Amino acid sequence: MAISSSFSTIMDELAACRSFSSSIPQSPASFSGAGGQHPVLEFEYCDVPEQWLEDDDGIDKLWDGSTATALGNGATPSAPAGNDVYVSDKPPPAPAPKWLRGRKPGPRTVGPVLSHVEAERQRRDKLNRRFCDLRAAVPTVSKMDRASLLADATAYIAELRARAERLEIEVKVKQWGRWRPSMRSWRCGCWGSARRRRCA
Amino acid sequence: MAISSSFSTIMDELAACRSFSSSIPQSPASFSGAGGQHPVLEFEYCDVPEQWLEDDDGIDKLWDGSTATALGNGATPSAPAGNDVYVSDKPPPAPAPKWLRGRKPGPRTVGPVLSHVEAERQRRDKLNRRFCDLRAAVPTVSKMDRASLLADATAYIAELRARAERLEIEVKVKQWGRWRPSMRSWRCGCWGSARRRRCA
DNA sequence: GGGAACACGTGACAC
DNA sequence: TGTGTCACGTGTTCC
Repeated sequence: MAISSSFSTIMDELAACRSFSSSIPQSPASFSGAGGQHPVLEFEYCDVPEQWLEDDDGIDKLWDGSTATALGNGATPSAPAGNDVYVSDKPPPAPAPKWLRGRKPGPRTVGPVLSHVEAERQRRDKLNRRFCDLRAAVPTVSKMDRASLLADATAYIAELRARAERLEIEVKVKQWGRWRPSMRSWRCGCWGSARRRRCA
Repeated sequence: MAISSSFSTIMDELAACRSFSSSIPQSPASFSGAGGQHPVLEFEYCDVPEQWLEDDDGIDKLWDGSTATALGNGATPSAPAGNDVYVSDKPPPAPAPKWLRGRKPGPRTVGPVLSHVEAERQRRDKLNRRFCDLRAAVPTVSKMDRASLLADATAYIAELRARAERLEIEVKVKQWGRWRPSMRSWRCGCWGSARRRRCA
């Protein structure tokens, strides 16, 4: 995906990032923070967790497909008693794959609150895609967790701004030397020297 | 807060951002996405929601302080039946302030899952502070929601990189012209022209 | 075992 | 009204 500098259309354009992972439903990377001991798989674009890349239907495929053994526990049927899984009448669930972290989504049943659940799910997916895009845009990502990614992105922005500013000054200094061709021994690298000459 | 370009210490340094909001426990900004019709308050650093700025104790102050009327409903006492608030035996809660969005934190009771709750709360706060820092680092934030912020940050990084790359080429072209003082009519601004001359 | 991190469903709110 | 967003507590997994 080519990173565009257009601000008005970036939101739609960035969604193309998710298409990279639709071909690898198997063996996604776990989203383990701080440690990163999981094998980094051969993602084409950025080695981010699978949840960051899948679109809304991709998660369904991820959970309902070959990894369907992870389903069946929890069983939050969309309406009341959604999260009170503290009760111990749950059957022992089948061992989920190690790369699946967090609560498992319940079966997609119809209900009055399903639209809300689905909307929230899509919002989470969109946020994950945005994280994926940011992860791809920041080359200096120390750790894989979100907080570190945000911190690295902030630091990278500051570094880029400082670098661009320095280069701009450098270009301006050189261009100023060009604007006065009568000056014989103009300086390029030293900004202070050129400035003193300009002020003189 | 001055944005540092040091990558190793940025995570600790960025945490200083939260100290700006500790003096304004009243009238925080609501975190409304896409609309942003709320009055933008006079934050000293960045006009982000209060939850993005408060540290871990700040939320306690925010909820337990003068806005304590918002407490008492929900009443998730930390252990079982935490989220099954669909049951209608709740008393009508006092009207919460309009700038308090989302589920209200229950009273801080001791329990076996309290540490988990507190850890998750601190994790959310840390993430919010990172969002605040990123929001402050990106000057072109179109909307206030997180997804837009991430998209804008990604686009801004791409723009900064392109700008820095262009400037670097420009500087190199100028420096290359300087490295060959025998060339009489060297060009500064046009990269293609200088390149053709270099390849000639 | 416990800390860390994420996903999930849900309540509340804004528009 | 419906849609979008966020905070919250919780379940789950990994180290």
